[in-house]
Amino acid sequence: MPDRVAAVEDKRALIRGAAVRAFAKKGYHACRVSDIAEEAGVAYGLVYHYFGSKEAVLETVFRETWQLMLNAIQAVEELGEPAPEQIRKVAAIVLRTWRDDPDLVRVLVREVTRSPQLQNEIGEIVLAFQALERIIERGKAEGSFRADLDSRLAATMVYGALEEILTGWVMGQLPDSDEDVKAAERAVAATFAHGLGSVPG
Amino acid sequence: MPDRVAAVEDKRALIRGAAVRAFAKKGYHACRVSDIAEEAGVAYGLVYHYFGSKEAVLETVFRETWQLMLNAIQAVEELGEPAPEQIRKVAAIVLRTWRDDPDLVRVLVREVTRSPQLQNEIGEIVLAFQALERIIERGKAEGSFRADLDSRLAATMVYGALEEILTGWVMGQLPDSDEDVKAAERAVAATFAHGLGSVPG
Amino acid sequence: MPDRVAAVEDKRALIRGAAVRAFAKKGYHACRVSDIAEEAGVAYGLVYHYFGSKEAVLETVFRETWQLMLNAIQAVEELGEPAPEQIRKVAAIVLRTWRDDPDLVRVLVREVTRSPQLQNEIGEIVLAFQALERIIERGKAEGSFRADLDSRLAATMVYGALEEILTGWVMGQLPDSDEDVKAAERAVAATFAHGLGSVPG
Amino acid sequence: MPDRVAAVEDKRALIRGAAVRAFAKKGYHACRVSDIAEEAGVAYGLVYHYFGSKEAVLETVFRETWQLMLNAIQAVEELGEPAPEQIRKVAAIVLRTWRDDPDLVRVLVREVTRSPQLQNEIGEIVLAFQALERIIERGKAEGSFRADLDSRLAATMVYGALEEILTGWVMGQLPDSDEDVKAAERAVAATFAHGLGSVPG
DNA sequence: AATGAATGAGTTTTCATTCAT
DNA sequence: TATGAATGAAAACTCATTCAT
Repeated sequence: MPDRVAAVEDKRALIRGAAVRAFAKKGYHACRVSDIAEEAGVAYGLVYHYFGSKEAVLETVFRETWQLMLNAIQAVEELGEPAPEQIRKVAAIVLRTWRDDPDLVRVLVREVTRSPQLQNEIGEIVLAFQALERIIERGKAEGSFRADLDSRLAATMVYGALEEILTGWVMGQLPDSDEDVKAAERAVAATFAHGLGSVPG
Repeated sequence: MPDRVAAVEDKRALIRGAAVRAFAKKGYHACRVSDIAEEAGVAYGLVYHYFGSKEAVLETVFRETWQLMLNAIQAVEELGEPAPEQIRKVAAIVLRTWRDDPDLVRVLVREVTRSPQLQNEIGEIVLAFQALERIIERGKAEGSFRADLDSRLAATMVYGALEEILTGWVMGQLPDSDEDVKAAERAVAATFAHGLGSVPG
Repeated sequence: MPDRVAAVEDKRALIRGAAVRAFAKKGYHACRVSDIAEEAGVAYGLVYHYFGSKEAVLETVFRETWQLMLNAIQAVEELGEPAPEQIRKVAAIVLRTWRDDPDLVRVLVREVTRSPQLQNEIGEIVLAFQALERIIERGKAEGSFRADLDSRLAATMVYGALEEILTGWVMGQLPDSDEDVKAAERAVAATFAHGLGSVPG
Repeated sequence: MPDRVAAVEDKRALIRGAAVRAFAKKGYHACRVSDIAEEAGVAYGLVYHYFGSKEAVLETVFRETWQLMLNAIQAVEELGEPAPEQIRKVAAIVLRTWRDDPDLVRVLVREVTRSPQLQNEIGEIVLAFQALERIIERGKAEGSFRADLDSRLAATMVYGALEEILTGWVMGQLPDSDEDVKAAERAVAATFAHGLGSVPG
């Protein structure tokens, strides 16, 4: 029986993974259900068997992976380090995910952030944003960041900077070697440590 | 004769404007060509007469908007002011577009992801990016920005921050009164003036 | 499983046959995909499922018919009979197709002109032509045909004569009773046996 | 005034010539009215001004040029030479037209012969066929051709052979130098002189 | 669980033709 | 004469989804 369940999960995961690759390749809208099935090497009826609809596949991809990202960010928060260091670690998590699974990042970045439906239906994305906001808020409290800073706006800028770097990698417009990934991490950390900092130049 | 040409351009612009409103209202995907035509008050055949396809309408909107953006940014470049001030002015141009034409920004923000290649295909976007890069490069030369800064990466962060702020407004997650727009402009200017700055804290 | 495959082939053949009837009735141009589907008693989506496009249906009809023709002609070649007799048999094959499937011939004759490239794209037609050329070539070798004959040109004349007779039948300008078909076969055989012959008058 | 009429005729002829080239390039069906206009360098409204419809353009092309062919064939008849010689001269006329205006031949051969509407509407095409038939009939009377020959069928074969040679040239499958054209003429003449001849082998 | 044949609503797209200028 | 903007009927085509096997 457990084998049975495991087998089922395997096939589900197989299709989910194929969907990530297919969405990454052509974009969600341009991607037909049959493209997902073909990528997975199964008949497209099976996609419906496991996920019910094309949109549900995307939502599942998002929900199941964004949660991991969220957990990582919250773990950073709990260490209680200075805000700039926390920003650096968040940048590291987000950017290094690229190394681990570029296709996944491509989908998360491109499709999910801008989908009105997903935005509303899924609380997780808001939670990640709020975590970032809390970090900045605490930075202001501890004196690392300017007191007059609008935390929401600052979180938006940090998120945007990270997303655009990922996009640059996805689109092949930025170099993305291991060294480049680390350099990007340092650049983000430095820019916002000073850019949001309380005692600038 | 000039009247004739002008009339043609008017009608083209009429349809393009209608398309922006229609796309903003329902999204590109859910928007039928007949919706555009109806919004413009013309037969849908005319949309094909002027643009050739539904996708070409969207591409035109992107291309022509970015051309304006590009012109504005290049005008800023030519003033020869200090790099941080140039960044501030670019931010102002980009962000104030939201005030001037929210529907347009809504479409630009929501539909960038439509075609992964779209962004590369539209040379104007690339050129605008390069202008930003040049500004940062000049900032390094004049000593405003750190000499060890990766200009491409820095331009990416600035661009990302601006885009994400626009996204926040589009998605209704950031306040967007006139005052908020100005505050955002100042925040971006300050963050990157210091964040990229050569004599940080 | 073989049943499954066979069933699929049956359905495909069903639609192809319906297409031949529909094209013969109204002509390719005036024939809508839904006419084909209606003739076959299926939804028109199924035409796309099996053939991809309306034009592909026509191309398939051409290709598969010429494949049969080609096989028959090659079978004639392999008997190793004298060239004039081979010509006679080829004429019989081609002309009797009119009796066997007038709709098919009607479509082949009327729609050859549809796409100028069509004929070159369908390799089977080229191969059939080459078989005819080989027969004539062999006729020269065995002394049945004039040694100074241009085989390509001769094959062209034979092919043209056959096609024009079919056209005459299709257009209703030549009588086409069983007896007429046999007479035509004899006329072609005699004309080219003597016309290409090595010891004329 | 004569200038006025001449100018009108010039423009008409310009469009007709452009239509021939356009039809030759893409085939009648695939050819849009705007393609004709573009080829002529005029607005497509003008095509309607002079011809009324797309089909009327084709019919005009046919009528005005086929008449020339017909006159030439009838002139051959009137010389009263032996039938085989008349066949040779008809072949010469038809085939040499290729040299003079390949595009025109391409259109006549490909489009007109097989168009059911044109076939019915235009008597000239039948007249040419009948002239060929009369020549063969006379050949039987004078003893050049077999008495048991079906003249209609024989005319069909001759016509088909000529048409297919033209098609071969049009499609680039037969060499078409001046020398090849003459060789083809001789081949047709010889083949049918002997092939239809009264004292074969 | 797995397949892919079958459906058809809903689009996009074509293009001959009209007609105001 | 000449233009090409404007029309819209008519058709091709897409593809998510259902369901019998």
